Amino acid sequence: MSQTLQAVRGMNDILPDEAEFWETFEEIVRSWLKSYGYRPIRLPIVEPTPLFKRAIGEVTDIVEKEMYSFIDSLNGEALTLRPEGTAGCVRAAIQHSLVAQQPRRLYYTGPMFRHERPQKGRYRQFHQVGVEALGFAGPDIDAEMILMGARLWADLGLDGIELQLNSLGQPDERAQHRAALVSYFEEHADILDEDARRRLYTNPLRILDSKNPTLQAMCAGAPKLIDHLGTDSLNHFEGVQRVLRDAGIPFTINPRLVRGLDYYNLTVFEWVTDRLGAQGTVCAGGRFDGLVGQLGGKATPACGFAMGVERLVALIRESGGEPAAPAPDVYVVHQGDDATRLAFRVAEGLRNNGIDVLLHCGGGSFKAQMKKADASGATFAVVIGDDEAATGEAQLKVLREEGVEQRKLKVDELADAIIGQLIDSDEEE
RNA sequence: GCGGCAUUAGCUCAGUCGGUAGAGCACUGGAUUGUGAUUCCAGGUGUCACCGGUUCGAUCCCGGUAUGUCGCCCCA
Repeated sequence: MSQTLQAVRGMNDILPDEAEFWETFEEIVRSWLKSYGYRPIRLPIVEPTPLFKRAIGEVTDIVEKEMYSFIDSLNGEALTLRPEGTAGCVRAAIQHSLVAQQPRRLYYTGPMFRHERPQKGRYRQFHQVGVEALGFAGPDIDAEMILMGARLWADLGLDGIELQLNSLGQPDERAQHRAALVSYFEEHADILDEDARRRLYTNPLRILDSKNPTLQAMCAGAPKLIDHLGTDSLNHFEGVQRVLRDAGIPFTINPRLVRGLDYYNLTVFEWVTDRLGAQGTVCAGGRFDGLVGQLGGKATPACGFAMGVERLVALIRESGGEPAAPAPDVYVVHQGDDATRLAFRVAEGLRNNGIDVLLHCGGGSFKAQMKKADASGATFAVVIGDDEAATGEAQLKVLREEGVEQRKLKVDELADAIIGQLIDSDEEE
């Protein structure tokens, strides 16, 4: 295998079996979104680099080392393959004044790009379904988004996906807590390990996740963010939880849940499974009230979440979901010039009646063609040879039942006969 | 980006204590003239991931690269 002919590392071809599985997934997702009043928006895959730097945060891993950024050699613009969807969605909302008159519920799907080391459930080109509600201030929209998740897992036949919830408060509250946390860790600098020292000023919250037992004991006494939340933040958080309790959605409050992107505030949540190894988050999101203003729009509250398509599809597979291989209704077998001409007419005529037809192409003996007909999974074979072509007839053969004689029919009668039998067999099931 | 493990026919894998390789499935053709599935027969299955080193000789040993995978980091 020539190395120059390989897909870029971490960017996958989705082959037909897999792609069909994705399409059924996407159909379920679209009808689910529609049932909550979300409308599609299609956004560019490439955006100006500064958009992501401003939205995601200069010091995040994504911006510092994971973005596919380049200079457009034709005009010198700094461009980036989108590493996430929210920034572009907000940019579009501002550019087109989408929230000037009214709030909006929007969704988008498509590829995102992050230069990380590939692993199961983590790819350099991966796909998300992103859902954003712009212009809603209260905890009701947060709660509705979480309820949406629960419904989708049910629609997809998934269970065992657990909800984790936290509140990040407002930026000033978060900053206070962070300062308290850093000074707490500085007091215990003697027991910090190398990893913790590195994170102390870059990502002190992550020290709380340390697997080092001596650190864990120390972390138990660390300042808690929830103690730095003001009344408004606490009320908002409680408002979300009340709806979840009313709806009977179990959740765990995880004080260590911080999202990787700077723009989040107040409610953040993740849906997590333990069946996918290290990449267990299948859906995550939260509130980002500051982002629209930060990107130059009029201050607009907002909330959103994103799902990882690869991860969800893998989880459905893991749960035993298998795609039903789609089969045509009819496979048309033909041999001889006149027969081929009639076969085209027959195939198109059947399709006019809504029947799925695979017309044999590529010649070969009747035997070889019948093998293909069988392998296609078709319910019927329609066989046309010179004899049939001469009389305007075709043989209709039932492929998947024993003891049914094939019948010779006028080509005009084929569609009715096939539809009639398809309906009969549907009723038997 | 760091560490462990892996890479043999289209697919799933076996194997050679270093002498250039097999199985099953799949595929193709045949078992009387124009008919599939089961059965029988026949047949290609391959730079043993790539590049280099050691050796008379490497698919096997060593090094590097690529890709995958598991974990870390991080995240959907």
